[in-house]
Amino acid sequence: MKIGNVAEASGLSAKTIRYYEDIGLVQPDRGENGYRDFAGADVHKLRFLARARSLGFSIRDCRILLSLYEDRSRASADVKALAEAHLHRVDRKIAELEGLRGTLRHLVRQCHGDARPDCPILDDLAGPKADRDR
Amino acid sequence: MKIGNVAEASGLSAKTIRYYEDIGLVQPDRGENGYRDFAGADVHKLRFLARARSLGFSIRDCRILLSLYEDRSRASADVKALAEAHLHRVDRKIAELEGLRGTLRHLVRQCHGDARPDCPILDDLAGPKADRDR
DNA sequence: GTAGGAATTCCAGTGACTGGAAGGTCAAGG
DNA sequence: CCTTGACCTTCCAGTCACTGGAATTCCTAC
Repeated sequence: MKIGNVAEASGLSAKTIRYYEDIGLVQPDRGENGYRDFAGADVHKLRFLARARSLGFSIRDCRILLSLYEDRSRASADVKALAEAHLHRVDRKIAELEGLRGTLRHLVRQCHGDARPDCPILDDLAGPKADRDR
Repeated sequence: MKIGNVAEASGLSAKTIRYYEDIGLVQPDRGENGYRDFAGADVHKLRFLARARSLGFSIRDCRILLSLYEDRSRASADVKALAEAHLHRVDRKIAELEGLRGTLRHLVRQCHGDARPDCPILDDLAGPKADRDR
């Protein structure tokens, strides 16, 4: 199977698949013409990677997930621990962004947004101006 | 004012401040010894940048915000538009992460997480396995 | 004179791709 | 046989916003 078909089948771009080969995630054969020749197992692996990446797992995590996937004797607890750690990262990121959002919303609401030059958003960014207004 | 003090005053690292000079965000003078010599306005600018960055604005946006800040005749609408665009990006990012979180939570909950090898998380990542179980 | 702390420059690496150039391969159509 | 166009190859550079580290110089204190 050539890279274009694999791309279509996996949802990854050909560029990305070549990159994944570069970093050792897949090892397709090569045909006589030098073209990559992907086996069914490679396609399966790439679909696995696409799904894991879409869930936000890092490449490093994906590597571990793949090795756990291929290890028939792994404990599901190992997988769960990885997923939970990732879930916590996502939780923290959401909390951080929600903090930002609150501040941004507040600032946007404060700003009248017309042609006048005074702007509470810039005033906030500039910080407390102790030497003004008095 | 030397870079170490500016770092302390602005909350940015010395490395970051040098980087900001590199990309043209500040232009401190130089003393006879070659050391950077920051004016009060520079420190103010760097504090502005630190705040804007902490709100998640990109460097590109920061550049625009700074120029708006320094343009006494700007319309607050321009600032507001920038902030709103950023707010929408944050909104979208949060929504995306919440989607991820939902899926991850579900998977983590499904997984018993013990010493046994079968794992719903890996099964999900592997996708529909049409050639099994029948 | 020597030790330390702080400053300088420059180079490389991060993560996970993405874009683009320059060139090789293959099947179909004229 | 030749061209066209779609596909494949490699390699280099760029993204974003820093961060780490090496090698060197400067200033101050003891």
